[in-house]
Amino acid sequence: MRKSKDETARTRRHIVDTAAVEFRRGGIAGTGVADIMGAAGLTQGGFYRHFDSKDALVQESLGSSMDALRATIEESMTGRSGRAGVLAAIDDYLSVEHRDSTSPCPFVSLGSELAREDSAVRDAATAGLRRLAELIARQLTGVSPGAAKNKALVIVSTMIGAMTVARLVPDRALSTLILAQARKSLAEQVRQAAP
Amino acid sequence: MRKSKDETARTRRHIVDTAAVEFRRGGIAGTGVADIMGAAGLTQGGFYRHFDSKDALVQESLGSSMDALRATIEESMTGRSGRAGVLAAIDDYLSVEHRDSTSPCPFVSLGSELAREDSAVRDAATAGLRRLAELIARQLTGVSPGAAKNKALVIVSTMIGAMTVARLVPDRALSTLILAQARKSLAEQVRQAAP
DNA sequence: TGTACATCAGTGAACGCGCGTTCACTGATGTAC
DNA sequence: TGTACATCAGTGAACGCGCGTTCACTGATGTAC
Repeated sequence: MRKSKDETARTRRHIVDTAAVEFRRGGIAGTGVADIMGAAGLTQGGFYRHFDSKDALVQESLGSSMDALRATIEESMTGRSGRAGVLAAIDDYLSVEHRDSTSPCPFVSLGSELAREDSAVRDAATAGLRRLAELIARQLTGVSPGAAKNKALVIVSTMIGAMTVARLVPDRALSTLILAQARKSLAEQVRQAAP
Repeated sequence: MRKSKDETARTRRHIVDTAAVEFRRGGIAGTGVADIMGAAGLTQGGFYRHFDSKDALVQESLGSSMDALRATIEESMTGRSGRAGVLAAIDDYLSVEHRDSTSPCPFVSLGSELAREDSAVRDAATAGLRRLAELIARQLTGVSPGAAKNKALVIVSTMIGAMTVARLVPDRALSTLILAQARKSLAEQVRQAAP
């Protein structure tokens, strides 16, 4: 049953992308290798032809999740220049639809678990965080790059915190209120950020 | 080896409090019943004299964690009236010491895992969140109670988000910068909140 | 109040189960000539 | 280019291990008279 090099590479990418979604859905500890391989349409025995361990997959899949998140944010921003792009990204990120989906944001779906992973995984997460902050900082026009970066870190932290809380609160009214208030507060901060 | 009613009740509380710390340290999925009983100085066999299941303990221990967090926040606020109390609570919560400790805040240490727990657990978390927000809202003087509550929800979300991110970033400089920027931004928001 | 028995907190070992990982096997792909 | 053999992606079953949970047992506490 040997497969061609192309197909092998495609299978590998498919496993990584499937794992990214499954880990975000069920958590790292809560998602088994067999679950992932099953979701990818394969059997678990073949897993170790592609990866040394579950940990190796965790690390690679985090990269995939970060790419997915960045793509989502960039999509929200396309066609809007400067601060309007940031406002659109905030509105999409802090939307009820995002809350009720399998979040593309690993900081939300895996945040507390990531803090317990080894530094290779956490470094991958940090790289993703930096890129996110840069994406936002770039559009915070009218302030110095340093000030924009600092402001972007706060905006990203607030987005992650509000979505984390909104997702664990079962009371829909409160959860939706949290999202709305965070959007409102961030919108003010984006508009007012020291010129 | 039967123990007196008093001692039994004390043992039970001890297990709950120990579990609260252990779950926050190692996560819910990552901490076993035997780990907790061992940390409490007992053997795992006795666990089911006190609790129906690990899940039942998770729920009770979350209450203990929430009490610990509230006590921490109240301690930061004591002796400071109005907004000064909120500023002190923010500074203590977003401190490097808090980041480097076993956080008393279950939203930070268990955030993404809590979103996957059953509604009994999530209701307990929500009750704790409401009490936290009220604690802060009460000290946001000069605005309507509704506006204070809304502002408090954003403040709490930002605190949780910044600490979640700061704890998973291995780069100390970036991690500390995130905390500092969040403190600065929240301080401005607390001082400026519409009068 | 004192005595005899029932209760049950805690121990230590065992249970079944699911996990990450390994392995023998299959057969299509890659490679050497 | 064609052929013969080596490689290895994927399967399905098995492995050891740690988990949540159960259980027989012990002996101090609680209770009934």
